[in-house]
Amino acid sequence: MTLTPKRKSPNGQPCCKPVVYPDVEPAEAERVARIAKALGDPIRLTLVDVLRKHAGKVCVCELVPLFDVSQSTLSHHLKKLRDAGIVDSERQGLWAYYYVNPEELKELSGWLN
Amino acid sequence: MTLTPKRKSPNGQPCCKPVVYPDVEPAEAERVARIAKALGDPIRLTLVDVLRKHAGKVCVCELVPLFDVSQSTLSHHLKKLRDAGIVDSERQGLWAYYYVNPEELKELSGWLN
DNA sequence: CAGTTCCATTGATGTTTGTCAATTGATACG
DNA sequence: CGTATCAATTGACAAACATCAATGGAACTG
Repeated sequence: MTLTPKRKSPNGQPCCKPVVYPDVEPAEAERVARIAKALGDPIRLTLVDVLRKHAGKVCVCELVPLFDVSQSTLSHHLKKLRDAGIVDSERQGLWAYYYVNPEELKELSGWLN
Repeated sequence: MTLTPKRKSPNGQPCCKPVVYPDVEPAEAERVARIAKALGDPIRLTLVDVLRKHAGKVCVCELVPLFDVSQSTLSHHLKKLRDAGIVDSERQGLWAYYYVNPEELKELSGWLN
């Protein structure tokens, strides 16, 4: 998408050179912002960090004591990460195991680079 | 920082192998989450995208018409990006020019990679 | 000086968020 | 069965957020 700026100026002088802005696709902006937003909380960011560095799936009962919040709050954060597609989970009997889905993080780092 | 998980289990069986989690530093998590949060809105993400791709400083009067929100709303978003350290601004007479501070984005991409 | 332009700030409003305590649903154990 | 455990959900609440219209302040213009 390209957007041509509408310049205004008090005396007719342009405030900058006329430019066509190579804008990010709105749909991509939406996707990347959604991922960034999900990472925009220290607890969720740390969760993703732990899951990323731990190759494999991690039980929720291991994650809860790492933080100073209630179990329901942590479950809420995990849901946000799931909704954003950043993590996935798997039920095994009584336990739930979480792991990172690298694709979504790639979308963010792809935009950054 | 390293945190040792406290495992619980109904029958004494561990739900996973005992692991020491190499956790991100809380202060770093806070910083990175702050940056991600500031990018977690489509308008702000697009703003940063425009500023990044346009090498140089861009006048606010060029940015406002790119979006479907009021001038005061855009000013509010620019302030959030400034507060997060992602962009800086410069006043020149009547106009204000914004540009990206690459350091903060590096903090995020550094964590991602 | 009076009017105009740009941009930041203020105040108001409805929405979203982070948090907890309590509950529920599912599974396992004795 | 009945009880215990894990994790998700619900309901409640204060704080933060996105938005706009209106105002303010600074700097040009004539």
